[in-house]
Amino acid sequence: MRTRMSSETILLVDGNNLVYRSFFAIPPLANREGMPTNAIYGFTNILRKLLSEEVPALAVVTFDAGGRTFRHERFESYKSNRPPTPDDLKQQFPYARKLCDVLGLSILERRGVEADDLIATLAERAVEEGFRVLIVSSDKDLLQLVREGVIIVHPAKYNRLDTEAVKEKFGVMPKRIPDVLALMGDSADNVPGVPGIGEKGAKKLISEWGSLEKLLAHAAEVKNKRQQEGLEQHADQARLSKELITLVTDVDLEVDWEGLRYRGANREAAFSLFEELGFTTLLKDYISEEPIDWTTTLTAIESIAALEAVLKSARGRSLSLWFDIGETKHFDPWGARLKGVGLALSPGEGFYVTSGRGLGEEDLVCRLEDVIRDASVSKIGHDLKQAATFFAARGIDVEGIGFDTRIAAYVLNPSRRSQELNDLLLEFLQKPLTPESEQGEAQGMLPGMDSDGGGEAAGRLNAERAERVLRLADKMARRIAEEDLDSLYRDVEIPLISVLAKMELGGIAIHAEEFAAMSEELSRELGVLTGEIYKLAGMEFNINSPRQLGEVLFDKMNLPSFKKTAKQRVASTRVEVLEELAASFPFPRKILDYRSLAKLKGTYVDALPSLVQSKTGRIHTTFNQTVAATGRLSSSDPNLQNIPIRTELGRRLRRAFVAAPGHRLVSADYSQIELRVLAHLSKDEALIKAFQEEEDIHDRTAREVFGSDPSLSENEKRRRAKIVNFSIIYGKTAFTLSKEFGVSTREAQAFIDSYFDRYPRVRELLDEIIRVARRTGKVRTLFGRQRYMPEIGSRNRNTRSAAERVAINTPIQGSAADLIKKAMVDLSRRLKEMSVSTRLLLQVHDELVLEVPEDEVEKVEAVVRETMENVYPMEVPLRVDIVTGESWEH
DNA sequence: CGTCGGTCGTAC
DNA sequence: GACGTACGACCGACGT
Repeated sequence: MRTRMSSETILLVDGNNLVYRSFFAIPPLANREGMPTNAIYGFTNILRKLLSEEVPALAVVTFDAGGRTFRHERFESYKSNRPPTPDDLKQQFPYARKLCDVLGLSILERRGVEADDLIATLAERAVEEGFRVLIVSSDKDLLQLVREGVIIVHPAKYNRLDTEAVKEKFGVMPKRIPDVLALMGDSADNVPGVPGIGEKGAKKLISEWGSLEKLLAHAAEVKNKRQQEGLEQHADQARLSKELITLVTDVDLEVDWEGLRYRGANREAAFSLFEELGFTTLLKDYISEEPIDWTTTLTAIESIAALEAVLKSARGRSLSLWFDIGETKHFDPWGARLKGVGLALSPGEGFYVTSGRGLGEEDLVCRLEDVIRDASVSKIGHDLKQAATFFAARGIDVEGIGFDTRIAAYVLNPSRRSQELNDLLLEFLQKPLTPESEQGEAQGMLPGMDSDGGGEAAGRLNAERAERVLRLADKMARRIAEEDLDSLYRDVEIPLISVLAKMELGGIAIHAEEFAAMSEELSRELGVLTGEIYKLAGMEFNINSPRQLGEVLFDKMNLPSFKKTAKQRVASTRVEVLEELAASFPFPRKILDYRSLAKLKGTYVDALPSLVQSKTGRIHTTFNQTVAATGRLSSSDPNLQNIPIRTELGRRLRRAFVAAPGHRLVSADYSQIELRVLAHLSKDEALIKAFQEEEDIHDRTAREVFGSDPSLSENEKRRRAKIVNFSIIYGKTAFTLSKEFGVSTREAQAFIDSYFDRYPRVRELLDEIIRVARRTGKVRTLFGRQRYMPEIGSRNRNTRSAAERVAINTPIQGSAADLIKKAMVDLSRRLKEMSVSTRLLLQVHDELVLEVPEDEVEKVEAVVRETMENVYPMEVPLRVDIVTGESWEH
């Protein structure tokens, strides 16, 4: 055996196997032209992973080149029961070869020789040459090649199988694998095997007897009668099977090892291939550009003069800021401490100020004030709303927000799990932050050497973060432009940041005494209910525990239970179930009453007063701008977007949200905004006409869908029409609709059909949305906001249907979100221009709540209506209902 | 004593 | 299996 200087790795990839596997493992995908790409996509991912993790010196991919092989000569029906290769897969093979080429792997294929035999031969020769051989395939047959220096990697499991692992898995040495498989047979290749012997039997027999030949010679001694008969009657078949399965290691090949060297990707070719295939997320890795110079100097600012100098040089420029506000839990703008600031004006240069030594925190805030207020300094940051509320709480309004990397990440992909800086750096720049442990070392410090090393490292980290945010913003800005998100980002989301910051800081007042009174009343009522429930149940238990409640209801009291799903130990006790039981028994009604009161008390009545800010005497929510996948805002700590309204108690709760003295709360609601969006997007004539004529849309649908039904009251028709209208928006099925109406699925389907008959363009719109989602992998809203739909092509029907409902709902819900967000930005500007003291307080998806001085009410109502109704030119008018009062009760 | 998934319920 | 988007209370299992 010749030996190489250092043992280099040669990667042998079973191309056919990987492409096939990917085709069936990955849901359908297509490029712009509609060509299927899923198999190539999977193949690409595996190859990229292998190349980056194994870094092979040589890399070869083998393919079947067609033609009859010696196996067909030996056995006429070899592979004859294989279903024909699907067309969608066939089309992808030429691209698999192109892919290998652009990624820098060599291709080996030979007509009349199977890819497996090519791998076997190459493996044999490579070992002789002294290479370490890494074979990639999920095909069991190839396991026979494993030996010293040859291991197999499974493309999906990514586990490495060496001799030991094969022995453990099959109970025999790798070279006996053909013997085992010969007994088992292989239905995929139509290799017959021996009837009566399966996987278990085959492994056992071969490990007992050592080989197929020895086993056949001693067939008579096999204990198991069925196996014995099988062996005796099908001995030839077994020998043939083994011959078919045994790989050929002496294919006549001229191997030019140097020609098989892994060449690395041809970046330009890879870029254009991936562009053609529509693998947009991979493109960034193949953009031909100068390598980025990451060297960055991080400079401590240790005097006020130095700070002033840096800030002064920021005038008229972009300034990246990282605020080190040491808070992890709920952010409190008043209580937060600014530990330090990182600053960057250009790539490669970061500065940091640490509050404390010499420069107090208040002093630092004070020095920053001018720049924060200066609209000519374009501020770049990661979560600037947090910074804006921090400064606003200190009387400093942020002007000139230029770029926010968190929001950019959200606009590019609103479903992304992490918006952490480091994850964005990895994704967009392929370069994470310097680990903290290394922060000090750049300055030649050793850990523990400098007594203030920790503070110093934190400061340096702040500077580095600011510098990286600057680079990241540049990259993300280009992506935003490429993906046509520029207007949404610059005209809506960025200006919205300071609008939301002011709303959060403003907060809303509550009537504390009323809350206290409600709490007491609820306590009393809950006490009574609890007693009654225990009495009826004949025992005490935790009513709040669905599990204990289920046991009491269905086991102890033996009330009829409906469904107990596989993993549920106790049947469901949700409202629908209890409602139904309440018709026949008194107990469930008590539980329902208890639940609604307990919920109201625990979630709202008791929770909210404790959240009043001592500094302002008001409740300050946080509006999350980067959470909801459709583009909506969300509200938390506390959530003021789910305050009850439907029940009498709920309304009472809203009455306890009050205007400040001398003010009114003005609530402006978009009327039917989602259905109007639906009309606009679909351009359905009947729907548009209904809105243009200011008709009640539910009445209209009632007439259209249920018009001729004499068995239904007008009220019931409207109620149902309302449900049908919403069903469309949510992609509800006939099944759920039928449940709600108490009719058959067939009847429910008839309503839906009838709806689509009356509003035909709506059906066309929904179909079009799904088509586009399949083709492009994403859906878009009115303002171009996008959401990726990775599951739209799933082979699992439930997964796919769910994705289709999401695809339908997102453009509708998301467009409504676009509209109200823009209205908030516009309104905020108008109010500022008017120099009024009115403040926006809340947004609840289709509603804006403002606090208005009494003498501004009339003027503000008009401006609010005007702004909201004219926020964007639509095919239908937008209408706003305004209610003004002392409280938030409509 | 925290974390986390499940269930339930509130809003639009 | 069957209605989209959120947030949060509570329970109970599990890990420290």
